[in-house]
Amino acid sequence: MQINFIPIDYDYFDFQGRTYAKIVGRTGKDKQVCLIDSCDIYFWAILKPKITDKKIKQIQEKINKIKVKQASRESRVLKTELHNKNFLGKPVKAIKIFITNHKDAHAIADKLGMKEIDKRREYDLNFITKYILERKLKPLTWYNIEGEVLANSQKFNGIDNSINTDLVLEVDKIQESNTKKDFSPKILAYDIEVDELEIGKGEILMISLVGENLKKVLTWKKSSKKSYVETFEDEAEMLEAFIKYIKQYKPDILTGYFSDGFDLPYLKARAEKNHIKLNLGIDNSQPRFSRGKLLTGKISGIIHIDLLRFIRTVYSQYLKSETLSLDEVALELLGEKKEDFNAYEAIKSGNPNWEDFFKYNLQDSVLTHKLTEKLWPDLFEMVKIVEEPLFNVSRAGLSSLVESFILHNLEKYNEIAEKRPIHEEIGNRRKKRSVEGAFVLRPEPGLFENIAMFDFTSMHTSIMVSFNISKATLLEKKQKNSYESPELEFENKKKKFYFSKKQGFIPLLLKEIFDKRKRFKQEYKKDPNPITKARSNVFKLLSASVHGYQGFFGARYYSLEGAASVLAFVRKFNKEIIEQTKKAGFKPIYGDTDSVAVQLGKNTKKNAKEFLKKINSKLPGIMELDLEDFFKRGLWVTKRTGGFGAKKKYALIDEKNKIKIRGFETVRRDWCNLARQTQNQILKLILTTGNEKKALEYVKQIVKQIKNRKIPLHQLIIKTQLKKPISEYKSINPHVLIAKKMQEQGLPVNIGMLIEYYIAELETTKKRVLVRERAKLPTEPGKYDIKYYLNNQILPAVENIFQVFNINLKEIIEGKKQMSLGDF
DNA sequence: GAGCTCTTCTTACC
DNA sequence: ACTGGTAAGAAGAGCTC
Repeated sequence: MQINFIPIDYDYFDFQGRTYAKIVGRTGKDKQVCLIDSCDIYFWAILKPKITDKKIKQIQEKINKIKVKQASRESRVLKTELHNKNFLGKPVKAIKIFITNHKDAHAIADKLGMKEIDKRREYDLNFITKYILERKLKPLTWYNIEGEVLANSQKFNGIDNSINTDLVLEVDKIQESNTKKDFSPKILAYDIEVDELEIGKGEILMISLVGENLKKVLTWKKSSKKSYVETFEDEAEMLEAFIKYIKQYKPDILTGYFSDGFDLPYLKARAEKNHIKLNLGIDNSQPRFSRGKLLTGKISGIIHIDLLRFIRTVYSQYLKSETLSLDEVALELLGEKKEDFNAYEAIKSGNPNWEDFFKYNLQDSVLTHKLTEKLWPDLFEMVKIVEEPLFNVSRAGLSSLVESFILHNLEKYNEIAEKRPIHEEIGNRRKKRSVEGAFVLRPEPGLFENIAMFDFTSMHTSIMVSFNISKATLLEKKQKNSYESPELEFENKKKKFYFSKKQGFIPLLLKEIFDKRKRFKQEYKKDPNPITKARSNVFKLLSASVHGYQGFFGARYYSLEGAASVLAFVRKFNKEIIEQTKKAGFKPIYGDTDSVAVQLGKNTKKNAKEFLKKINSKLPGIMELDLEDFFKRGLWVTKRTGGFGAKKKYALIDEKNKIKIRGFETVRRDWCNLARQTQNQILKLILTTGNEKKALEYVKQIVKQIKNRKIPLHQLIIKTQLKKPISEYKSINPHVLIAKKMQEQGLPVNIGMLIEYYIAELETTKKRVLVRERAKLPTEPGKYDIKYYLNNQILPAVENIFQVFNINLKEIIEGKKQMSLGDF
């Protein structure tokens, strides 16, 4: 039988001691299909140089006899082959060792103690990755599959009887299809509401399910007039209905928001309590949880996506939201709000408004469903580009995305994959002192006009490509005709590193990323749509992560020497460009890592563009300096401590009057809204008018309002994130004390939560009172502390802005002096 | 307990 | 533990006198 097929979920199983892949996907006619397939399972023994053919034969014979007894199976070597391969860019002879069971690769590799064997590799790749590489059955790509239908077959212990797909097929032939068909997955979103947040401790009150033609709230608490609410006898019945609906709907994707850490484990726990099998899997298996630092829930045959995890690693950098709560993210990306309903209060009251509660529960799934659809192009493109299954990609960190991209592209270079560092190696790497980073030019404080901002295109990546920097191209010592890093400090010594001029495979891959980043950015500009945007973003992300990957202790292709060299080049080129701008008659104001802001001075915009052209004709390799934009005005301020310019803080206004604020309190979520909004307003007034007059009036107004207690409390709330368990804090800052207080009051306190408080006046005779002693929960009654908000929020936020105009705001606020230098 | 420096902590930038 | 380094700035900890 031949079918059209798109792989979605990958899994594997053991049968008679061998490993088989089980791939669930869809046909062109939208049937759900499960493929059973096998692939060669092997790893590599890389030989030392100059081993005779005779010796190699002997070694192969020895290896051929290796057997390993594990718990319930015996694993053995099937055969061996000798190949010419590359390892870290160098040609090697390597023995390809075929084995019966993937799980025993490590155990067999451990038996290869022969002194002629230099290294053993690829026994640590996971089976799914190997399978995709071996059979070239890439996720979310259309194929023509030929195979034998398994129907009531005795094969694989009658596996087809236990798998609930329309078809189970044992694969014969795989061929990539050249039809460019679209694929829209069936997405089902879910969300639960409970009466006790600790996993499994309370009961599940209701579950909402939202798909394309499905909107349900399942509950056992109360009947409802709403058509989408279905009421059951008890929690157990509700859970069974939940399972039934999922099985009926047959989603490709089951999606939740924080569902890895909450909804799915809770459902599992409650199902156990009620003696129900949560058999959501396509083979009736229950969700499996793996424990990393984060709990991860996998359902066989259905991709379980915890959208929060994808948003956190991949998408959060494009968001303005201050938290990644469903509420905020949905508002930003969809323009839709959650239902205005306090679930926690509702539960605590014991007598909630159930109709509102149902509506709220449904809305959460509606939003999760919409968000998943909205981010589908991003998920899809990422999967296509790194060639790992959706389940993994949706949870992967930046380093593993980069690494997957590398691993799936090694074949072009005939490369054997480097091993993953083991525990001890990770420890050693982490102990190393970090390498010196980028250069930041200290700005001259002031308000400047006619500014141009230049920046390098993907600077770190372009340096790695241009100077062939990678683990594999690093030379042990200086060689004729090699790339040489600038002098740098490494392990407390002055050093230079050298890199071969023979193109390495990693720099070549990075060039591919760099080129595509540029190409897809152009494509997006020409034709802005979700697909081109997603593609552009994936390469932007990969490009921005490769340097960090190289310096990451968990990386297979880790090279601290490489990372140090890249950064030395980054410093060198930024400083050089700053010098060049001076020579060309610009006045550099500020620069950070890959950028420099200059005053045009006597130069015109045309001169600026010519300057770029000239620079680019001289920059090495693929390095490129770009014009970020021209700005009408820009403001830099002094540090609060020390009378010189503050780095990483500036505000610019472009020619379309669009304001860009970096680093200022305005963009920091741990300042109260009043301070942030006041500062924002002042920056806006100064940048648009070019002087401080209106801004000063504005600030005086605000000060007056504070003094007259006219400011509503919500403007004064300070939010600080709790980053670790309360007991681990050495320093009890206000937010830690408030968190403690909340815990004592029985309020939910979780790591990662934003703790909210305000500073109130305290009746005391003590002269010195700590801030934390005055901190109160927003629900606690109290009078806000006028002095605190003036001196610790408003003043620090605006003081150094006015200092640029020689105005001493402190004196004005305190009313000691109405006139200052600026008034003359 | 005032005044100081150092450390801890959070959140930004690139 | 899950990309890296640089930086600002608040508030507490801990010291001296």
